[in-house]
Amino acid sequence: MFGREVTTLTDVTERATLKGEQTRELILSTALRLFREQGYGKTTMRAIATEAGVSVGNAYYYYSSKEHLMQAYYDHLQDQHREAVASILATEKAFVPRLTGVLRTWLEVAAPYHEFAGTFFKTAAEPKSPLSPFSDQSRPAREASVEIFRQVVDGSDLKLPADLKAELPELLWLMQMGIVLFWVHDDSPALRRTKSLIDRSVPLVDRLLRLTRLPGVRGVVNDLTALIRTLKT
Amino acid sequence: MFGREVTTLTDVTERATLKGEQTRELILSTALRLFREQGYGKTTMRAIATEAGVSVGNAYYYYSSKEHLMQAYYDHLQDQHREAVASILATEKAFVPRLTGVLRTWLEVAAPYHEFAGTFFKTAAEPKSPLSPFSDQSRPAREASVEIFRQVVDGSDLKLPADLKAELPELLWLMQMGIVLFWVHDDSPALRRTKSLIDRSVPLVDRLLRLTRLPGVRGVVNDLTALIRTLKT
DNA sequence: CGTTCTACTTGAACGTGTTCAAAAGTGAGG
DNA sequence: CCTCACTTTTGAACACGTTCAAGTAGAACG
Repeated sequence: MFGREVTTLTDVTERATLKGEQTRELILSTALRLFREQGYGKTTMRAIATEAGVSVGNAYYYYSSKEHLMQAYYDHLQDQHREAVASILATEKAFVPRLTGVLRTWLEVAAPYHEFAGTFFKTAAEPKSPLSPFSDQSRPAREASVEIFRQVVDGSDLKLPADLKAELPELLWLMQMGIVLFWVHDDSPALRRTKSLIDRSVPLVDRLLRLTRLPGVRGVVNDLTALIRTLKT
Repeated sequence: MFGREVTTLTDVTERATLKGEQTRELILSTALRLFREQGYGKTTMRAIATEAGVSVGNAYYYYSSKEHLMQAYYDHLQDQHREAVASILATEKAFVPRLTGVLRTWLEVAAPYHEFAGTFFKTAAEPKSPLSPFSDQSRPAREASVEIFRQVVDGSDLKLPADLKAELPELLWLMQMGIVLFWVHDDSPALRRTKSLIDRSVPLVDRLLRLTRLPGVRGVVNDLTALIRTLKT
């Protein structure tokens, strides 16, 4: 159902029984509902188990920690975003509205979870955590996310030197991380500030990218992409 | 002793008794030692209390949570950085080595704590946490940090338009946040990767700043500073 | 049908951060 | 020296994430 299979303590085999799968999803959906209703911090594992009609231990049989339940939510959100973005990618070809649309769609999809998103980022910030956006374990989710931005770039009217074009999707992903960071801290009504950030920063990015044609700018950009490539390995 | 006074549950009056101050510092120094020796996660409040020869409750009388003990450490680190950086600011006037020196000094000062810095960032990432670098409560520490970068800019040979020069210290602070984020995830020997990031990104920033003289670039920069000013309020 | 193997489920118990009512100290005023 | 109000200190108790030894259920095999 959700994008990434969350690995459990016992490394469940691929062909789990039907009943097991049902229990797994029952626990997950109950957890997500309680997270939404009362926030992550106030939702206890005991409450999730009771509400789902199972024992605490059973919840841990399927999800090795409370954080993994949140991870499952994040995967869920990613999938929703991917779906919601398809129509924009299919129709809108101009770079600025194309990127703006993708970013604002994320905002819409994630809106219901804004309140406890802080908790997610809290655990995601820890380097050792599998939830960290930079960790090995979240690589599939990260690559799926970068892939969206690759489509944004490739399907747009942008004309760019090949090396920059190759790095751009990951840079845009990084930009989105920054926006999410801003979003998490944004408590303005209707997320006005984050929306404003998106609407104003995207044209700026666009203009910056077009500037790379200037000879003086070109050198700096080359060094920048070289630096990024070095650091990635 | 340390930069910021950590507020306690009972909002201790300014003139606390001598004995009280001693207990407070005993608890803090014991905590920091144990954090260093065994990491943040493995250090229990009970262990801190026992090692300091007081009761658990007493530790909570002075520091309202385990995180606040970490906050106290962070203030300590900031002060150390400020001191360590003074000689560079006094002597080195060229922008690139001046900024590089400040950033690398931070790395040196923070090195002993690299291992449990992840935990600090974990809690710092939560928006509601007073430890968040964007929170009101950490404003004094943040401003002190930005102030260092203001000195870096003002005392250097950089020639810049006034509006950009005014925003630059905060941008450099943001840059440092990014470097710290990288550092937290960096497990290369002797922090080679983070050092490389500093040594290569600073000249890049320098070149970028000098590019602002180009007419085409100037407009983008103006919009960028305008955007930042908007978002700050 | 009985046996056995595996997937699943249970809930008591543990460790740790945190709270709090009560005890112990401290010192100024009488 | 006593009293009273204050700060400081105590440690038992609580809540919650997590673990684990023990149990149940159902399928596969003889």
